Amino acid sequence: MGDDLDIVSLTPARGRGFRATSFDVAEEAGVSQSTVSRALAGDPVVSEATRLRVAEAARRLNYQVDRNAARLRTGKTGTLAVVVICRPGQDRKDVNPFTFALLGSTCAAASARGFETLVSFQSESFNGLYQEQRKADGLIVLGSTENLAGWDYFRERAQSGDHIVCWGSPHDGLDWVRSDNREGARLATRHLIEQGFTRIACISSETSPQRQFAERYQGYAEAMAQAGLAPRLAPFEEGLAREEQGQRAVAHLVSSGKPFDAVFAVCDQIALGALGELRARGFAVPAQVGLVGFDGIRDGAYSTPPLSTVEPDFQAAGTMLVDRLFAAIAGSDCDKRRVPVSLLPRGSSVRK
Amino acid sequence: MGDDLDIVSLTPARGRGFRATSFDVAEEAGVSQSTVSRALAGDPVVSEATRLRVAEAARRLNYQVDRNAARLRTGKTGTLAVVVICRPGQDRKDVNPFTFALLGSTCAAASARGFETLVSFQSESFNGLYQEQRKADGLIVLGSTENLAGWDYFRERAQSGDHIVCWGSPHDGLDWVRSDNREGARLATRHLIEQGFTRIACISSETSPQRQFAERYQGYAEAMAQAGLAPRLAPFEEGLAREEQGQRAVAHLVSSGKPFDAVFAVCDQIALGALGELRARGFAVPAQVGLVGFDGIRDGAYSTPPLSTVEPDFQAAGTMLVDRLFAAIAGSDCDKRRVPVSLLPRGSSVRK
DNA sequence: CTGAAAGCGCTTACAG
DNA sequence: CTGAAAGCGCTTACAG
Repeated sequence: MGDDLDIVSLTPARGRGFRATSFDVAEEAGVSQSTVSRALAGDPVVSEATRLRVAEAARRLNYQVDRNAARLRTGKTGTLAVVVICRPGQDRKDVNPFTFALLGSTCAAASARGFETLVSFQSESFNGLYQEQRKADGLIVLGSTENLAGWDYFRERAQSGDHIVCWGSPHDGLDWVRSDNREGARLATRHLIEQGFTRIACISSETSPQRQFAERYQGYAEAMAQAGLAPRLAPFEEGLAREEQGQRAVAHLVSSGKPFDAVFAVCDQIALGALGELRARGFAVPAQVGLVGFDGIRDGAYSTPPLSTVEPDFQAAGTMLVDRLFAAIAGSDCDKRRVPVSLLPRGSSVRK
Repeated sequence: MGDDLDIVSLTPARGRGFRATSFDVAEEAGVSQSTVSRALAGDPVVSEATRLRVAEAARRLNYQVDRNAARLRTGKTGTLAVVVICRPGQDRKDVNPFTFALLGSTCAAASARGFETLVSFQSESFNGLYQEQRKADGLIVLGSTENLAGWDYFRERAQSGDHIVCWGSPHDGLDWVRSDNREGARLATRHLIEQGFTRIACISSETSPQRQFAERYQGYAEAMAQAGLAPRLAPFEEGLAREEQGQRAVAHLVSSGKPFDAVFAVCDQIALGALGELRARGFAVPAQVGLVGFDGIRDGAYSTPPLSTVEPDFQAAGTMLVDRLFAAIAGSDCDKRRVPVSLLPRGSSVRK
């Protein structure tokens, strides 16, 4: 098996497949193996001269610590698991772009704290035994609220003592981080009022498992009341695609005969469906009807007119998920769970 | 430190923080530790009766194999690393939705083969020492072609012998998977010709580091030649945002004075910029000017009119990346590297 | 078919 | 400040 003719080999024993251990580095640096470990870990007890000698030897041998051995010894993984719950049968490209953005900022936040992220997309058979198999120190769960089986599974894991923080769970009993939905809805509604709209309907649902929809309706209703206006719920039907929910809600609004001059939709995809239906029915947006959505997904920027929306601070969202998880792991407190939001006024609501 | 009053403890020695090892399971099942290991690994040499007894004992003790110990022993990680190269300073929510979709299908493909995926987003300081630290058996790199420093870094890692397969590299010297760009461009161009367009310009670049842009221009030129039509390159300027590149390319087309009746843009974001500019200049799309993009990102579905595009089979893309990486790891061959594409005709090119 | 034993490559008390 | 030694929890020849 030996590759004795290998030109790049340092010594006959260190050919191409050679992988240095801390013992090899120790020999190369003329110190003990334990000193190598301390030196490379940055233990301040090691003298500067020794540290340099070890670092140099490690560099020469291309040495890297075997993380599996280190983890076995310390019991810490330096890794967080992130599970994205999808709908059964859903293509990965149809995952909500909001979820992808959140995944990206979550990985970035973990990385900023020196943690790796073990990511998986799960839709039917769930597996959250990361701590049990010592693959990760904790778990962040994101994704489709509709997949109740998934949320049930992870709630059970949390009850078994796993460290879990989530975004989008319909359940209590899972530690969560969410957008400041009430504030966002108030911002959107006040903005429409400032633009001169008064008969503002809100496309939402009182029965959706999505907590944020109820919170957004609440914020809308508060802002309306504060302005002395009557709130009006335009309910969407469960079980349809979001766009279709928006279309149908607008159809009902129109056929009700009761006039309206603006719509606040509790998510962007519903708003885009509503926008299509409004335009199909000949309403000028925003001249006749103003429209604001919620989530800040990219799709809205390309609609005609571009969709006004409320956007969470994605970076803060990732950071809060990770920090809350660290707090759960450490057994310490963490009071931040509401992600700040801001209004993105675009063409669908701004009347020049 | 002991939590002796713990009510749920099974025995005084197995309280809340207790974590069973294979030795505990062995004792519980009345076999040796090595038999536990074999039984749980599904080694067929173990008798069925023993296997059941061990499985039952493991269940009772809530035992899960410590993957770090297993990995240390076997030297295999069962993990693939996935690095998404971002632009420096780029917010994670602005990562190309195409890249996110690819990330999703890559993770899914790895998972379907029983592999975990260690995901990271890198933009400035790069780290690809996954194999060296025994964190993963190989690496898939995706992302922004523009970040040359990133691609340089990973090319160097590949030259050091790391197993790497990529999507989007401007370099040779990295094993790659790509869309069937020529075929996709031919489909788009033939489609425009079938719709009655003849003076079709292609927004592309001869100097872009993006290999796929050159391939797409080539497919366009072939289809034009085959129909006896003259190709026309509408070059975009480097260094601008994609949308702006599309806008300016259209502005130049118009101001050139030479008539055109359709545009094939080599990516959707350029196409969306072109669409905005066309409409701003009063061109009816598709009545006066037909338009097709490339990539199949979601944004195009919401434009007015919706953008026709060419979409790769994302699931196949993830599968090919993973299978090619496995082949590289195993040292075997793998000839599949071109992802099939299909035309998605939408409102921007279909004349009723 | 099963068991006793070695060893994967680290970190960390313990001793000096 | 450094070294010798134990041990993290597995898998896998080797022996029977």
